Amino acid sequence: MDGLTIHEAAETTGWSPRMLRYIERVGLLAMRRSQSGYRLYGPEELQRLRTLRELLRSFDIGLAEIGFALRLRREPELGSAVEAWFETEARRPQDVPADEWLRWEQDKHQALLAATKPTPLEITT
Amino acid sequence: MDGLTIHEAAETTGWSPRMLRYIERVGLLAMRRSQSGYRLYGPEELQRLRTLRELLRSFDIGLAEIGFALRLRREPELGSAVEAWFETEARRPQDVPADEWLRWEQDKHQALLAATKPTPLEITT
DNA sequence: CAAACGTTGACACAGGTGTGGCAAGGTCGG
DNA sequence: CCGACCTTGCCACACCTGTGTCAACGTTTG
Repeated sequence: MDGLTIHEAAETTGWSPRMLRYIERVGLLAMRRSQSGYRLYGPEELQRLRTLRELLRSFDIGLAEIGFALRLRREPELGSAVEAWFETEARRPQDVPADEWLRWEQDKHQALLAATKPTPLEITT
Repeated sequence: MDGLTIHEAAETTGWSPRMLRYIERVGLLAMRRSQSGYRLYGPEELQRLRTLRELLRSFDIGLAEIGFALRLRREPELGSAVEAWFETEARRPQDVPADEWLRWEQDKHQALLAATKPTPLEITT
């Protein structure tokens, strides 16, 4: 049996066994299992767990935020849409002649809508 | 008085007045105010609010996630640290000779620690 | 085999999110 | 000036996050 058990892993990573299961439950880490279903923690997992802990602590964030960051990098449309929304903020109406920015705002919105609906009905039969 | 009042804005954006205040409270949008303190909504704000609504709806996310995305782009160290953590996952131990990846794991960790502590004691007197 | 440990599931509880509603008090428009 | 609307608090409530604990049941090991 290569790999530490959950209690051993808990001790060397600073998480509680409870939280190690929770981290897995929320989809951040999928642990290897023994044939009988026991979680097995190897050096890489241990290191990742320590790093994760430090990451959460030093920026005061939660597992949910890491989960969202994961979604951001896995769903490009989501990333683009969020970026688009922020970009809109960056550009202020003073930058453009009064009657231009309204159209520009509208265009931004169009772009975003396009991004949120990646393939509307393109089923490619 | 240029700009709609909160109830008018609510009607044209689909948010409730309650939520418009809440959105401001959590730091996503800082509304202009009239001299007496009334929130004023111009066309750009209205459009941004509609877009935001669509964004949350179509990806089923909350204001908190947008807030975190904002943090990600405002705090580069946070972004790097999260990226570093994900990168570690990308590289699997099969890719490297068994006794190399342990050192590599450790190096990754070092890099991350460096990122989380931008200027340890470098006060540049 | 019995003790120690693992697994999942449930109850619990504090704090955050997303809403609504109500109160007390200031503002605006006719 | 009065009614309609705005502002900020506070109460409320449901659901999610992060933890702990305990139960019921399977596994490993001395």
